[in-house]
Amino acid sequence: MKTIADNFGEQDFLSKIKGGKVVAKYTPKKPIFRQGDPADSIFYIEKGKVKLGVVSKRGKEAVVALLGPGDFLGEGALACQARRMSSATPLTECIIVRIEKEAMVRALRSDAESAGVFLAYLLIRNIRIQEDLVDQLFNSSEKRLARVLLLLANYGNEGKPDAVIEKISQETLAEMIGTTRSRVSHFMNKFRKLGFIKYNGTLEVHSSLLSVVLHD
Amino acid sequence: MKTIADNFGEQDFLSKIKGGKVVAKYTPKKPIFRQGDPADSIFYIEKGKVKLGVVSKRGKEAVVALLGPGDFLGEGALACQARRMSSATPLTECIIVRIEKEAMVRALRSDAESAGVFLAYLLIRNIRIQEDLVDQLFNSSEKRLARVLLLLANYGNEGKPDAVIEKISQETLAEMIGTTRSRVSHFMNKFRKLGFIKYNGTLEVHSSLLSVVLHD
DNA sequence: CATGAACTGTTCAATTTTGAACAGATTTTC
DNA sequence: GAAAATCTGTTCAAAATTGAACAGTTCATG
Repeated sequence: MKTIADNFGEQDFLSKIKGGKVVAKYTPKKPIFRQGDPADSIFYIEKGKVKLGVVSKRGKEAVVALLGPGDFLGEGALACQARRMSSATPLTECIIVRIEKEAMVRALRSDAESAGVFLAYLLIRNIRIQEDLVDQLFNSSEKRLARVLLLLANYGNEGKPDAVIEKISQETLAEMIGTTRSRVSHFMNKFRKLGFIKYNGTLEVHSSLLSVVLHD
Repeated sequence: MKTIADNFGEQDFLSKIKGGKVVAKYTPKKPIFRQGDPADSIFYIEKGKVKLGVVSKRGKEAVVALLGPGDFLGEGALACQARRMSSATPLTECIIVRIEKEAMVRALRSDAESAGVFLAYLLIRNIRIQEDLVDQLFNSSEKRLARVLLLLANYGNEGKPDAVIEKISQETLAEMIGTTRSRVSHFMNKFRKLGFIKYNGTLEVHSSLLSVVLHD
């Protein structure tokens, strides 16, 4: 099965962009950009994890995505969006490339290879968001939590069954699946009692957690 | 605010694709493709409305998107997806262009303009799905229903406040917002009693319905 | 190592949501 | 236009979810 990415190759996408590029380090909790900021650039994550969150009018918060190396942030700027629609906050120490919108547009226009790589990225991102939506439409909060844990476990872990996850608060998990913290606490303990996960500082997700997602 | 689409122009995207293209008429309820079918082509809607639905293991159904003129279907084929992840079903009589995957890839590779138009489309589609996800994470089913009705009303209606919608069953609405039909029926009547909508065959959405979505 | 801050486990009443049912209305189809 | 199929309004008990509270734990940092 050939994909766009295969056709174009994915080497040094960034090197094709000349000018308007800055690499920088970001520390946890200090926002890369905030909902409402002017959107004049896009970002590429070289290293680290970033939380994409949205705040509602009444102060409730939702996590839209967790992004990592190879992901872009703030692509909305390339479409008609003048302002950021979400806040991007590092969860770990990050190395991130900031690309001026103009430079990005120039690169996409002039270089078919870059355009292809970016297009492939968008397609995959699309699929991922759509899966999140379907999950939200179909499943109970218990299953949604199980799914998120499994996804986090396999995050950059290439299909290995079990995995250790860096600390992530129940509050954040609750925001990711659209429920309350007490609910998350409840299910986490249930999963633990059943031996699907372990945690006391680090969180270990066992592949047996799959049974929660899979079974009727 | 310049967008990619502005930079590239949007005229006759399709004419750039040579070969592997078939225009056809589709009738309501007869699927354009089904979840699980091999994904070897993508579609472009010239006219009509299409429902994108997903069926869960236990037969529950969810509507992922309603698409119309100018939208693409089955773009996942361009990424690594070998099979359709959803079913596409016309809600009205449709005119749709079927494009072989290979032809599409060729066009995107060789013609920067086409690539740009498609890229702009994907960005906007991305934003829309993300908004759906946020809506689902934040809002109660009452608000979600109100939002969907307003979106349907402005569908191709360019911001006009009030609008008439072709018939759409409560069942479908329920699938779109992830709830039960009895819930939808309940809210529809509530909205009607409050004068936000009217219906007896055709459905008329008044802009005052906005108050449901906006107010705390 | 003491203190405040942030996170977790747990409880519980109030509320929302589900799912199934049934009768009446409407639409389709033969 | 009669019969079948689909859609709507409504009800209701059972189940899931919320939101707020409070005590116990861990953390970090001065």
